Amino acid sequence: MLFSTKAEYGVRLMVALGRQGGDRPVALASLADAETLPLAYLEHLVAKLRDAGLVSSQRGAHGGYRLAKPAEEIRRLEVVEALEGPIAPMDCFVDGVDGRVLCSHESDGDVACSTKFLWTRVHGGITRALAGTTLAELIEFESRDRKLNTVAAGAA
Amino acid sequence: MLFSTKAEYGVRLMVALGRQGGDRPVALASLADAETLPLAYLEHLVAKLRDAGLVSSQRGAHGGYRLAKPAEEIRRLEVVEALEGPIAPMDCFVDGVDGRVLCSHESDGDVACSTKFLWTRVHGGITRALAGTTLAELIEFESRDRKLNTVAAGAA
DNA sequence: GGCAAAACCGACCTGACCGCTAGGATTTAG
DNA sequence: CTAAATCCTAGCGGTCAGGTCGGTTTTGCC
Repeated sequence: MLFSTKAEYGVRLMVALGRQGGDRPVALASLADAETLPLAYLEHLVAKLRDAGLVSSQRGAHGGYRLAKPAEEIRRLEVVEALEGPIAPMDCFVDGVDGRVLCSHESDGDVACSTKFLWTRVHGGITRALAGTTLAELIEFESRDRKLNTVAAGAA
Repeated sequence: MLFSTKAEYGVRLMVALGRQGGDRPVALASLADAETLPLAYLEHLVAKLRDAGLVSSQRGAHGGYRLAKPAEEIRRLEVVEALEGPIAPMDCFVDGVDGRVLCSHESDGDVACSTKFLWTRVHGGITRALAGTTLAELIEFESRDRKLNTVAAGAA
């Protein structure tokens, strides 16, 4: 698998947040319930989303989370990267500075190894697909899919 | 990281094979040496490539491996999939049949969950980039890159 | 025939990470 | 004060990556 469930859970969490999102924060337990995902696990994920500035939290009773930005401005790439770390098709792609072997081709100077070069295509394909989708689209898609337009686009 | 070093090593192995590839087989030790990769580990990888029909082997003294098909007909996607298994961005994407939660959205019938739907874009981006590159291109790229045309295209 | 070079095969080992749970500490509305 | 919530840290079982090792088999060559 390319992505773990972290990314999946996280995106679903964000979508659920966006759907339920009024002005007051939504308790994580409510989201976990709606998505039938383990609450304790979501706590870890949402912490990363918070650190990445994608959601804001309010502690204490009647606290919870809300989107830190309007859904239109949240790209899926941000969500995935916040949870999975930087998207790099290969190890040598991201750092390649330490002493390890990794790309033997690199050893002779500045030359980028051919495989590495080609990974950039893959990288581009992924990030393009991921960056080209906003959370708002996902929310809308899902609302349409479920045929309940209770909190649809017209609300705001 | 999206892909492990298996894919990387494997591709490099194939490229090296294509470069050294005359009519007689190349010993794995020679490839391991050229790429400074651990021989014992490559043995496992090349076994998968063999099972996938990408390389053919000759046992015994002066044995070794050679490409099973001309480099022009080997797509990078094949190499990667042979080593990493089928490319699926998510778990639920590939099987999603067993009893686990995975896509809670799926539980209510036939509806594909929105996130899953979007993963297909990612999947498309990856496979397109991967399938659109042949081994021959990689070999040529690398030969040009190294500026040593000793065993270049004109040899055969 | 026998030696050495190779492919083959399977077991194992270490470390990391994933998915998840547990239990508590801290903040805050009512 | 208390209950509801976020927050934090620690752990645990499983899987897999990356790699090593030792041995078996095939085969060219002298």
